[in-house]
Amino acid sequence: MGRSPCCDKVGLKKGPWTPEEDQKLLAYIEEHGHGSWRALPAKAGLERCGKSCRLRWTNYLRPDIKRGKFSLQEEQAIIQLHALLGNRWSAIATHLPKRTDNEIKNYWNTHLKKRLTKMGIDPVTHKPRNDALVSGDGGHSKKVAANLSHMAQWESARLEAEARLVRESKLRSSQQHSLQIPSSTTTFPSSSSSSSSAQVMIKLADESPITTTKDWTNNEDWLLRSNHESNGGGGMGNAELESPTSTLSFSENNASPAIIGENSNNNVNVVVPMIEFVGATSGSYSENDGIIRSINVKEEGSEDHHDHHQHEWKDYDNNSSMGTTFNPSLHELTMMTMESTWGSSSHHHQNHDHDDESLRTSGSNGAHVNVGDDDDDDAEEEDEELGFTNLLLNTNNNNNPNNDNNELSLSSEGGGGGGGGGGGGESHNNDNGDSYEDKNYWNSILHLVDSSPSDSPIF
DNA sequence: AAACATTCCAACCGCGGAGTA
DNA sequence: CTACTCCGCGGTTGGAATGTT
Repeated sequence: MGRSPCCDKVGLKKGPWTPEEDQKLLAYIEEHGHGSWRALPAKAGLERCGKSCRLRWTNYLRPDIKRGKFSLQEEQAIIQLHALLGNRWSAIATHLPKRTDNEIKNYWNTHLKKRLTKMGIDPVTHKPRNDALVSGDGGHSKKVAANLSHMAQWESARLEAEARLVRESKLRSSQQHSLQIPSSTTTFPSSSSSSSSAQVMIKLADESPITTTKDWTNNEDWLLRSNHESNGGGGMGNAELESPTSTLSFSENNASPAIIGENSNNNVNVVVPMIEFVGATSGSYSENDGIIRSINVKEEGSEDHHDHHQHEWKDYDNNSSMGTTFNPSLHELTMMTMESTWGSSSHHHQNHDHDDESLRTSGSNGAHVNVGDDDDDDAEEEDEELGFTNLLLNTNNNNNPNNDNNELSLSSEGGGGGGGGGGGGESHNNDNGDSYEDKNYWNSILHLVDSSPSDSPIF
């Protein structure tokens, strides 16, 4: 409710901090902790408001802040997390533990946003922009769009998984469910959304003319239908969307952990974000690669429901300790999407085979995405742009060090070399829905969100 | 070398949630 | 239930630094 009286009081200094002020603040906090920020300035002998002190501390003086240039891995993390979380800088910052939200925000606004825009990607929606799709530039934009279509594709994957989530929850079976990935194909005459990316899934359903061809059994078309119907009604307020929208609004603190399980083939059935209305969950994960395998759901009202907020978490990273602070809901989302996407080729209803596994665990054959520890700082400097586009598009030959045309690499012309452009751009991507590009893109996200902020080997 | 443009980022502003009396 | 404070967050700004003409 009430707003802080703020710092308009006379006598309080504003503007840049002097070294003396910094020293005072540091000394005080080191000795006493910050305590009440409001009371701090007087105690520390500073003529500043508490807010200003807090800001100075959290954004600059805090000892655990990493300053300086963002690494490629950090860039990737920001972009990918932004795609998932939108402008929730503090949430993003939790995954880049030594960076402040302010710094990330600044970096996004000054660097990454422009870069995405330049690439024809709407930095808000992380989808190819319409103008890029329709501009008459001799097909270049078309290629770009085609190559970027995976961005939209994973939005679709999210939608589908989301829809499944709700559907399953609505079934309210008291038995454990073993959910399976539907196969699907999706086309993307996607429009941009004005929503923040954190709401992309919802808004995408609201606004995007996405056509989804689904073969999931009994899949009512509720998602698309309801969303289109709700267009005039104020976005996501539609009751029919209550579950997915509210659930997947990335309420990080409230979201229950991902549901983990494993089938006999070590293959993923599905991963669905756990939501409060669903109830308790149980499961396990693979010891081998730390990948969530499947999901068990116990409905609310079953014998375990009293415990449905207290899932025991196993860290997916074998090297990490329990109870790390990575974001479950984000992880869930990522997994959900990954599996939905990867599992979308036609053979994936029941028996996923080795392909998924090999692709998921490393993405190491061919396509190359740096998401792990990478000491190659020099290359990082040189490949800043390229690395980014590689991450996004991950063209087939992106190990080629000569592929240094950012725009072109983005459009696969480096890899496709003209003729391959069209094919590489358009044909390889959406048709079967499980291209390497997508997998590696998601793999990278998974790694990012899997890594606990404190333990991350990346940063 | 000067003028101008652009980039960068620390800091500010205002809002809203949480907690509490 | 209301009113209030505190705090954190995201958006924005202003000026220094850097680049370009």
